[in-house]
Amino acid sequence: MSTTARHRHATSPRTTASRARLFTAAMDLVGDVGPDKVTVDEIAAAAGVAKGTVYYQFGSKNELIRGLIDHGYSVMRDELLEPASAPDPMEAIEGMIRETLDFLDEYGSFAKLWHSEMWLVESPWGEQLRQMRREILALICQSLARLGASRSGIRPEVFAITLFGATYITGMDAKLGNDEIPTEDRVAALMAIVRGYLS
Amino acid sequence: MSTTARHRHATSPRTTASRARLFTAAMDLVGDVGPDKVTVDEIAAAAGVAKGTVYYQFGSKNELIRGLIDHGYSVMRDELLEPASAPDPMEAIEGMIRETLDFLDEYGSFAKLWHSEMWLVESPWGEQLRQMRREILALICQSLARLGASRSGIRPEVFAITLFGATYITGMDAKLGNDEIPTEDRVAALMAIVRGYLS
Amino acid sequence: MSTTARHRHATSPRTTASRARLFTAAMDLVGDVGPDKVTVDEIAAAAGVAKGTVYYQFGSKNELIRGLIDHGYSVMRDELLEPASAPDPMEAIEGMIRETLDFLDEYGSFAKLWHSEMWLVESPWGEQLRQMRREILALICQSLARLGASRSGIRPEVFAITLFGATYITGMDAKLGNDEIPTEDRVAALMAIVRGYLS
Amino acid sequence: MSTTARHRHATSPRTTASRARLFTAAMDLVGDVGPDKVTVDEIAAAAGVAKGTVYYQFGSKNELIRGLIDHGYSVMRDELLEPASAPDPMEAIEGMIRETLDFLDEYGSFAKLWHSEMWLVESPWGEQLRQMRREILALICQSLARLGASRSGIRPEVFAITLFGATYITGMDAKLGNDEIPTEDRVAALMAIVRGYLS
DNA sequence: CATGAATGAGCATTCATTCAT
DNA sequence: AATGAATGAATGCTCATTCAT
Repeated sequence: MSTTARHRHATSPRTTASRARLFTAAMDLVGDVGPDKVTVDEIAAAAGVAKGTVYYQFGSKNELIRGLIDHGYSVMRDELLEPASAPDPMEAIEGMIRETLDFLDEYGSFAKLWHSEMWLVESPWGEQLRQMRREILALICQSLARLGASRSGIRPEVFAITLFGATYITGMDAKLGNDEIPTEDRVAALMAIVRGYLS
Repeated sequence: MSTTARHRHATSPRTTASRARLFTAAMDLVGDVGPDKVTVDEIAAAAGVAKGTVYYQFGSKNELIRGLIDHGYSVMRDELLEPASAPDPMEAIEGMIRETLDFLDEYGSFAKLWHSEMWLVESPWGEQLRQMRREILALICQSLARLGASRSGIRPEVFAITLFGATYITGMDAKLGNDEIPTEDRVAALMAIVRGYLS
Repeated sequence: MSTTARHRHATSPRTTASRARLFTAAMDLVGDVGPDKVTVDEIAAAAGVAKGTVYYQFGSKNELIRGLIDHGYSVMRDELLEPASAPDPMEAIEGMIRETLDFLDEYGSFAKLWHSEMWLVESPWGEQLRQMRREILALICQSLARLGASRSGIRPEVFAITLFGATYITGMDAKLGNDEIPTEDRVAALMAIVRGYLS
Repeated sequence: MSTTARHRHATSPRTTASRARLFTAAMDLVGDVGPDKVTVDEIAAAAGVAKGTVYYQFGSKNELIRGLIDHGYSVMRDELLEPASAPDPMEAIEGMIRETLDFLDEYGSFAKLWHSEMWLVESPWGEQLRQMRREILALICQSLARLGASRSGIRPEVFAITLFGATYITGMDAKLGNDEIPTEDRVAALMAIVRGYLS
């Protein structure tokens, strides 16, 4: 309950071991079976805690999942922001693409959740996820703008969507077992489409 | 309604009116709230039939949804196959992109379902959906091959994924209310990335 | 609907092929899974007729089963009545025992139904089955009375129950796969208990 | 209700009050209407617990009934084992007969269930019930063997079935309202048939 | 902090019955 | 005489949530 300054993490004293275990377990399970088909029982069992602990720590299943989303998004934004500030705009774009592929590799469960629930009009997290999408697109847009105008007259707002989609699906594809495609090849294909945009 | 001799039914005997009504209702509802959150009661009510009719016609909720997937995929493949056979390979690609955007506009619910459940390891339709993905990628690959080799050395198999993702996300974006972007702009952005691939 | 005299069977003109097929199918299925777990669908399918035919012929599932019971009981009574009229009382008893074992061999499904539902206070056929039991016990009592009084003072009404139970369970046992016990051995054991009664 | 230190629970931790209440309620209802016609709602209501408690405690309706069977059988076997160890073999048999009649008086619901489901090839408890029958027959066989050989050459395995059936049906008969027959008369009739076996 | 027995609203599914043909 | 599509009440089961400890 104290509000004294904390140096490292914004996390509250509530970040107990149980909380962390539940987070990890929930992320894995949601990624495998989806948010509706996981049960609180399964999450608690996978985390090795009692079911009541989920409610003590998160209040509800939906809030637990909201926590997953918040955390995933904060990681993603942080990872994108760093390369975005590179002096060379082309390097910035490439850095963002690489970071996105890395992120999807590690946070695939978050990504699945994002792209499933974002389209649903009645999802408990729909609005939050659509807002996240807008912010990410805006960030991409800014980086594209630094490249200068497309010679073909394609608007950055439009191409941002295209680039985002290409990167997202390319990154998720790696999770379907297509390991034989090296990351470098994926990056090369994505950089090629950026050149296509500029040409 | 006439009772004059009929030599054949206009549709298969199983394709009764109830069946068709359920199909439409289910597609809409699944697109809005996802397969897990729709109830059979809601589907039946929306179709204007009794709940038992769902089970008489489809056997289970999962089988009804499987029917939706089968039907959606068969439409999509048919729509892609037509432009794919255009003599000019660049026109073929552009035709396929246009058809995909059109298809996503009309069958968005199918697409949401596809890209939600495809990644789940435990989905009742997961394997079916992943197989569909493989077939679509193969079709794109063939069309890319007709364009000749990429000057940058990008493999068609890799770029097929990228192009597919870009087109899918670009098409779905239109369903989030971004109507101010004309379809022509979206096509232009997608064709640009194809040129990037070739360059 | 005609009421003209019929020479052979008491069966009405309603005894169509469908009716007979349903009877046989229902008897077998009820014997295997019990009256509550068989469905009208299964019975109709096993009989090779449509479900509606069951209702056309019998009016309801319960009435179909009532028909099974009526028929089974009428056969059983007829088969018991014949040996019961033998001049020698001991031969009469032995004949009844043999006929009962034969009957149980062929009409085991009827017997299972009888001894399951007879004890249930809410069975649709409970009262009918309990009445059948009373009649059978009365018949056994009469035959026992012809043997003269038990030297041990056991009342025929009491022993009738015992003898009936012994014969019933002994006969049903043969249906559990204990074929290695010859029928003669079973008859011998049952006749022994009759001697025990008299001694 | 005291919170003083308790060194052990009087019952296993799983044997909560709810569990016991459900057991009793289920036994009564199953005996009256049979396992298929009782609903979980009725059982829960009769036990004064919520429906979910049935599933929390037993997992399914079938498992609840399996619990009933296990418990009933364990009581029956214990009650039979005691008299079976009497030094005099004839007293042992008579004691077993008396105990069986007592048991059937109190556990009639269990007995009805046993003898309904035992014969069904598709019962969820069929194999368990048939195994119980084998064990009981083996126990009777052992006691018969101690009497010495039957002078009429009847095998103990065959007579065990006969004796078991006679006792079972005689005991159940009392539950049909034939209270005018004293238990002593029933025992006398059953002991008479044992003498018939020996003679 | 944490637990787990208990809850009950909600849901998928079954199945006897009806009825238009 | 027979059919089978359609029905909807009934039922077994799930699972997020509560709460006493």
